[in-house]
Amino acid sequence: MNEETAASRMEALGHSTRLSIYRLLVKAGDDGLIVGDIQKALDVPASTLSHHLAKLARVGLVSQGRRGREIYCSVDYDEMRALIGFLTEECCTGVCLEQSDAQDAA
Amino acid sequence: MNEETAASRMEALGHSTRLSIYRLLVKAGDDGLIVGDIQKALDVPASTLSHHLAKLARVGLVSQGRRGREIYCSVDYDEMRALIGFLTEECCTGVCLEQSDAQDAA
DNA sequence: AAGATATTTCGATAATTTTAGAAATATCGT
DNA sequence: ACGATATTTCTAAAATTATCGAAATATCTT
Repeated sequence: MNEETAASRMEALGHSTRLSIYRLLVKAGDDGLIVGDIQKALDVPASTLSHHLAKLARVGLVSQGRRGREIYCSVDYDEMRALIGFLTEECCTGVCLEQSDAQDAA
Repeated sequence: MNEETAASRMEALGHSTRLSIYRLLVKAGDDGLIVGDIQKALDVPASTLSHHLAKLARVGLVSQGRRGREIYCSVDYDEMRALIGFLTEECCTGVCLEQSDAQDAA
């Protein structure tokens, strides 16, 4: 994971609608959800939703696959794990894993 | 950590210049760096840099404190830890901590 | 107080992102 | 083939973000 990839993924998640979509897909589990279900759940116009999903897919956080007329969307956990790994190890050099003073005091 | 806060932090880190600033501050350690040093290291115009730092500070990822004419900037690890905790537990419900099939196979 | 240094705020422009209706594409059922 | 359903792409507008020089503010030194 390089800095550019990490930035693009955080940019994708750094939008409230897209973060909501992502969390909804996590809750949906491995089967994921079809675009129409996401639309009903979040009440976003179809074309707007399509753009947001495309962005999440483009950066690798979400996978899409057609089954008939419907397109199933699901979270790619490996890619999120890679992002969290970057933040924890490469970006923070592991320091953010250490217990904070605040936690110690509590 | 709520969804809105998490989104704002990822939005802040989802920009290559700001992510570079953040990583530079991590490398600098607890003392942090003054704005001028960041400017020299990354070669960004002063006013542009100021805006980026303000954004990182506004979302809580970076702390700033004046010492004389200089302003020291440093990473707030607790806040990054909180963000990573949100992504790991609340957003991914812990699933992204599990070993992936890809890892198992390797 | 005056001049030097560090940083921010102002102000304006350029660039990008977000939004969403309408049209197009893909697939299904009949 | 036709009509219905699912989703995307086109197109355009609105909104936001990014950029950065110049002016303003804050602090230091003398």
